[in-house]
Amino acid sequence: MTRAAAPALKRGAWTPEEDDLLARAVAREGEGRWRTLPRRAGLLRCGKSCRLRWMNYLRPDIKRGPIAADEEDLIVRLHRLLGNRWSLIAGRLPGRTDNEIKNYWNSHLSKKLIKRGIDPRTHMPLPGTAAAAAAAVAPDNTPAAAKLPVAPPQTEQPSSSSGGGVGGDDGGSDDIPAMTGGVGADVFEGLGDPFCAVDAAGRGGGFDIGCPLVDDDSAFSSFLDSLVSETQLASYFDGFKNTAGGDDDQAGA
DNA sequence: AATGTTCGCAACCGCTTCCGG
DNA sequence: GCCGGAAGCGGTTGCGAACAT
Repeated sequence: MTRAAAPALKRGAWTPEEDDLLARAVAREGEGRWRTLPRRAGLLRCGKSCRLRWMNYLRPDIKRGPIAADEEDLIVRLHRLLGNRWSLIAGRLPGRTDNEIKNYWNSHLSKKLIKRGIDPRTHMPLPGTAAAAAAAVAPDNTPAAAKLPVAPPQTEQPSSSSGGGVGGDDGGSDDIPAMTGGVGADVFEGLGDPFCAVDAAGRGGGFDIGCPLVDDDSAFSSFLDSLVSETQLASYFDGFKNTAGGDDDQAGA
């Protein structure tokens, strides 16, 4: 029983001609309706593939070129905060795509962290490394980080729930409740070495600086924005402490 | 110079969530 | 409230380029 219609969909690398067709179709009709767009565009591709190609390559606002040091730093911070929510991370890096960040993480940053003795999944020191040793003897006069609770280890990345599950989301801000436990710790550790949560290792407990336990998107969003620079971050928490009194309330934002 | 290995990027796949009927 | 289609996300794979031997 041969299936009649439906010409086989093309797969593999995109040609410049296909790119052109797709770009023109999106320009004409806008993003969305990915299911039917390829047919209207005259493309033998599935909608998924078109969407991916557009999002990761053809979109006009995509920034090409190497990831800058500050971007890298921000990715590490955000990853510690959010885990593998690449789309969420990408949302904070204008012009960068989730796929690009994911690839960069897997091929560069995770190795970099391992080299430094940091587990790229948990951002905790790997056993038997200098970082771990440092964590073990963390002096009491270490900065804020030392007093912070450990972020919930991400070893249990909601891996299989992957996709929408975690994000369950779209590119917007989401999942806030799921991460509230770790926000404060992550962030303040971030004030030190962005790569390492050394001081936090094995510490638990009391911490009343007031994490941005936000329950609305804009507050969380502004919190994420504040991660862009340490200065902004510090002032963010300054403001938070002042306005919220370090309670579980949200950051006055 | 040729061959093998590693690396990085682009694309695909499967799953989950969202949304309209 | 349920169901099905569409969209979005993260994990994984494949392939070409770069590098090492």
